[in-house]
Amino acid sequence: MAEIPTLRQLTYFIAVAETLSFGKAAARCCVTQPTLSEGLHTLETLLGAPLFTRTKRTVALTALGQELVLPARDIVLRAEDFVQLAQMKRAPFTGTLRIGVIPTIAPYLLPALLPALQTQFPALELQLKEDVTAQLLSALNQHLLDMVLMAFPYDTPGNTQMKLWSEPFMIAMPGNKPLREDLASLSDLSRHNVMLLEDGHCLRDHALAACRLQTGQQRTFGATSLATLIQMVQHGYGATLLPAMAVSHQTLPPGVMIQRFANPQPSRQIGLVWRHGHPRENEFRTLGEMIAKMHEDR
Amino acid sequence: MAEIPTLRQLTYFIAVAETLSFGKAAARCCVTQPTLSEGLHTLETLLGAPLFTRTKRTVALTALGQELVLPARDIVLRAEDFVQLAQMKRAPFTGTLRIGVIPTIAPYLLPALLPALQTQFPALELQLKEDVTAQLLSALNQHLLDMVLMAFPYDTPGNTQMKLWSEPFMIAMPGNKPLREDLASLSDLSRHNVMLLEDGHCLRDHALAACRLQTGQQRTFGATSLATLIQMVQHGYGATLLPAMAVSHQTLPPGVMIQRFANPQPSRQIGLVWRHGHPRENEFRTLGEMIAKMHEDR
DNA sequence: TTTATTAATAGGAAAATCCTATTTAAATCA
DNA sequence: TGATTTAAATAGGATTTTCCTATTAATAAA
Repeated sequence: MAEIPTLRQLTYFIAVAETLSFGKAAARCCVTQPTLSEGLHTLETLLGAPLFTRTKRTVALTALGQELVLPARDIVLRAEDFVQLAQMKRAPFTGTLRIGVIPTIAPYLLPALLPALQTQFPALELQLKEDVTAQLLSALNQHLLDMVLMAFPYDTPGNTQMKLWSEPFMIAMPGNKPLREDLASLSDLSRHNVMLLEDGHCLRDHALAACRLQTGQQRTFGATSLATLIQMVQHGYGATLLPAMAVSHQTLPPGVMIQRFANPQPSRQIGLVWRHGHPRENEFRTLGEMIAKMHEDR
Repeated sequence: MAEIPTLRQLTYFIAVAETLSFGKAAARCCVTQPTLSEGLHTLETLLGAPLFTRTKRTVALTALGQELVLPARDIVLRAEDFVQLAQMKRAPFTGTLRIGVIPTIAPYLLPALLPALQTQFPALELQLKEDVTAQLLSALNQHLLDMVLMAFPYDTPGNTQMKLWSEPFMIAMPGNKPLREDLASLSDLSRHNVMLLEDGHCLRDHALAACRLQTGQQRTFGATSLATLIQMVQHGYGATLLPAMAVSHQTLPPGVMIQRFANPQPSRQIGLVWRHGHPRENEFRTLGEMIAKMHEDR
């Protein structure tokens, strides 16, 4: 039987590799610095070569350390997955599920979704995090989240996508009645001063792409939420593109008029993303089907 | 930070799952039975559910245990690989390499190969195991071997094949001169009583396939080595098919005559096999190239 | 030069791992 | 049926590992 390292040692190794500081790494691992120091030392002894070059002041990975970080992380993450897998097999839809949701979905979908999920799976504790897609995917790949509810198209290498439904964009413009009967074409947009969310929101990119707009063509205003954008439309600053969700779930204020696009309607897709081979993959698919069904029955 | 199991605990789990006995598993893990018993208990407590059903007399996996054996084994094997990977990166071609070789290759190739490897890589310790292909591949997939030197075609799911060279078969028959000048065709074989190795040797199957012989067409004699077969040819019992290796590296006794086949010559391939993603994959390829080169220069 | 920061070391406490000895329960055998 | 054998659980204690606090050593910054 071969001599193998401890998961603890590997955890220390990863923490130092990521923080490049024994002190910070120790704090992250919830141990003191000497403890971590010694743990790493025994690991290096086991491997027969140093993983770091210490110069009393700074820490850097050796070539060997560099090559071993990813394999080490892989092992530790699999061990964490193992517990989740057991939990899932033992009792599906129990325990904690950490879900990330983007800001242009969260306020419209969650109010209906959360109570429904609580009813269906009372033993499932949901931890929600709202942020822009890039941040959520980063957290997902660091195993800080289990699943992300987001909009597509979006490249998510190493992850599994589950598209749930397609959501058309609509124009919100100043006007006296809530819904304009005639249908807009993409070229109609040029007649408006189109305002969008600030950079980083995928809705901005999706709207630009779906409506084939140029980046410089509209003024951003650095709007941080759809609610703000709608306020600005109401006050006559211009028009904006809203996803169907925001139109149907929010009582639009007077002075804002909605116009649909003629087919083919520009749209984004709503869906889920999780890490390939996540132990709770089966649950995620079921949840996805539930969410899609709920949206269909809305 | 999530609570994760110990590699030790996972090792215990795997051992019991494979032996279905706490005692035997403890022996394999080099601990006493109570130690293993307690380790498993804490693992089951961590997971929140039993992995085994104990009936005081027999042990069986629960449904949960069944589902977790493979993931557990995967984690432990990766941890073992981690050490080998470090060893390899730190100092390639050092340490122990466990190689399996089939009996119809070993005696002809190893006498030249081993000294050459020792010269080239003095720090590399080779552990050799000679057995039939099925046994070697089984050991390979249990991580008891790192690499197998064998003959193809052979299906090796989950493993990487590296073909090195193609080796023609020749006929060995009773006769007064060592080499017959004219070339044989496959149909000439029917004029001989063809003897082959006993079942289990891939040479038997390869010769049958390459020469398009029927199974019942020849008498086996349960020969366990090529040397025995050659002896039988010498004593006039019939003919046999020999790989080129056996002809060139062994001084054939008087009374045995070799005849080559006309093109296309029936043949087998010699090559290496290792587990997909083995940490020392790079070394294996280099070794393979060395072996091929040595064979070419023979 | 002094101060602040960071990792290594020393020494001891706490926890875990592991052992021997024993108990318990079931299957086998007389 | 009762005795014996077999195999896992439990008890209690030794050993080892892990971890902590306190201190030292070394470097960079002030």
